[in-house]
Amino acid sequence: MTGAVAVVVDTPQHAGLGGALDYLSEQALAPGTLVRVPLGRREVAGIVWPRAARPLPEVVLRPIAQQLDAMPALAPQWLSLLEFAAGYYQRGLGELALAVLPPELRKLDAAQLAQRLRRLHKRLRAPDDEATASVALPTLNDEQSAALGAIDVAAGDAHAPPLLLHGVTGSGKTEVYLRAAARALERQRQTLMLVPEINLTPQLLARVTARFPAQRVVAMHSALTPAQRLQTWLLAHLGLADIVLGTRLAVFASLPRLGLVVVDEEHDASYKQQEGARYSARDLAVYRAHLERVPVLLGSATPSLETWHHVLSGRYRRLALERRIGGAALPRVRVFDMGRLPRVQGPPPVLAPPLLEALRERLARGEQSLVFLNRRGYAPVLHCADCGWKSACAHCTAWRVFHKHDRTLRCHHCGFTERVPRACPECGNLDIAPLGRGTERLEEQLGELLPGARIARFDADATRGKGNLERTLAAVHAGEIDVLVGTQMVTKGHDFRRVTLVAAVNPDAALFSSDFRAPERQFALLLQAAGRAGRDAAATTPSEMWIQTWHPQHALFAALREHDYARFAGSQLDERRSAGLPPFAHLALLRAEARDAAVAQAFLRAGADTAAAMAEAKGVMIYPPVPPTMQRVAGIERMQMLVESAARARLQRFLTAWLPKLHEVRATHKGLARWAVDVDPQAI
DNA sequence: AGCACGCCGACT
DNA sequence: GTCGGCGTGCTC
Repeated sequence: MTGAVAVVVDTPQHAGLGGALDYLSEQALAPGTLVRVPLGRREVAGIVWPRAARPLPEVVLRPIAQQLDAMPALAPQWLSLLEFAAGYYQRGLGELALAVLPPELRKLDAAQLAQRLRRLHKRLRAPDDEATASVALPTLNDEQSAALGAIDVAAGDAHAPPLLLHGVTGSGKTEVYLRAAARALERQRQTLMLVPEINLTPQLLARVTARFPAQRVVAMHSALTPAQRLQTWLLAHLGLADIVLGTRLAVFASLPRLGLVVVDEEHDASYKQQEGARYSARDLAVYRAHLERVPVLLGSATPSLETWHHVLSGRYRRLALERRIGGAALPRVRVFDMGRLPRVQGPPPVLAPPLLEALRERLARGEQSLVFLNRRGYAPVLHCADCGWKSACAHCTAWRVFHKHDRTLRCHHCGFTERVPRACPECGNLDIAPLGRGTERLEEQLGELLPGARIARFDADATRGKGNLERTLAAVHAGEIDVLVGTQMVTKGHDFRRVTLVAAVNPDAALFSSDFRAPERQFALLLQAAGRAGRDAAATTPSEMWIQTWHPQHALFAALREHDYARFAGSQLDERRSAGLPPFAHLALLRAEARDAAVAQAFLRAGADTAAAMAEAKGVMIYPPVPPTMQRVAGIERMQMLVESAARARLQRFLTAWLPKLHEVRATHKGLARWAVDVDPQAI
């Protein structure tokens, strides 16, 4: 007896084959079974999907080529998660479902998979059961105990709200994650722990592994080799991994025994995928936990405004950790008004004299300082004072950054690199000068201002190359560095015990950025930077965070001075409410790219025209096409169009109805390079 | 997206 | 005479 089964394969949605395809199978195949099916002239990987009530197509069905049943089928909840994600982010189901599997798995046939599984089981060492007793647990303070108690309650309540673990840096959030994971383990369940970047994974991985020597802990991130990625994925899918620690992609890991979801630094922008299917791993983690009826724990010192809004409205529950472990004090924040400096000819000094004095004091006492400037390179732009020439990139709407150490002008967007010209390319003037300051120049200037100080730089340039990052960190920890200059890279995760002063020398740009999330991000960054100071409770001198600003009255700094997240978030939410921005409005962007900006614009206009005739467009506002901040990258012009609605469901309904029409519109616009819908965009 | 077929220019 | 340019069209 032969019947039809639905199979999703990696066909882009514009191929006119929306949803699953139908194939013949001799046996009934369970949804979630991995198969290989003929598609045109090739054979591709597919996933058996629950059969929706829809008529069979008017073509002769072809039989399934192979079923990869050496491993268990993907769970119904996994299929539901993918179906939700594809629908919400407006991507093809097959495209997304196959894209989140390890690429290696898609290539294997049934025999190869069976062989891989045999080898995996053979190589598998049993976790060390003897080690369990030897792990000494730190004592929890009352805040941590209360948080853990709330997580326990949530684990027993299928309708428990998502939990925000709101704790200042150093308040022991990680310990709460570990205890919660231990509780999940007692219930024989797996823990999914998401982290923003691979950069952070080794440290946290080491800590988790040390805590659970008897359990299998695996890391999932994009730096794994294809073979490692497959192995890790299989361990999770077979239920053999107890804890999966990973970056945003790991939200799609197959976890048959999932019992707890943790999202560390939930406010971090890197949870939002910025190409292909533009999903938010944080939001999907919350949805997944809801689907599987397990607790979800969002951790942050500076929650996203979306999360905070949910806390205020009662949809999420806040668990507060307000004290630092060991009673270390939060650094005192000193906001220095640059306007108080005496007016002199030329540019203002790099460091205000009182800040320079504070740095010298730390130096004299043998303490470390961290100087934060979120701009790498020597200077953001090179400038000719005679004719006004600036080092623009030929392919992007951006300046090429001057890198002094190798005398290059580099575009940080497309990578276009040239030697620094000796004279102005426009007028031949020999006197072309760097404008502004990056970390490279700051390091040089600090060297002049602090003779004898041992200064190191920590940014994407200085840490490139194997071992450089580890070497710099080791030198800092060994006390061989007095002043560390760095970009936001220094603010993330690293525990510098001997730093007692952190200085942000130019934090003003974010105050007037066109990006509506810039203040929120800057506040998080500065608070996180402040958190690098004074982690050693035994230190005798109080630690300080210095802010050099021309706008000392700004609400961002006022809140920072008090370490008052709630006040800052409140003022930001008020602004968002009156501006009609998230979380009070729901947004999507239609993006278009073409060599010729007019082509991209015409496509967007035509898209808006079709929408105007649609009933579903009621309650949805479509704004005129505009160029994004980065108008041109690598020679391709970009345009975008904002779609907004007060109701998320309404926006969703509209997008779902609009997309097929956009595919039709696209066919009549030759020369369009790419287009995509970005739901819940990070920036507009 | 692949991967075909298909119909016109410079090479072994 | 063929190798190969990428334009159009199809895949359960």
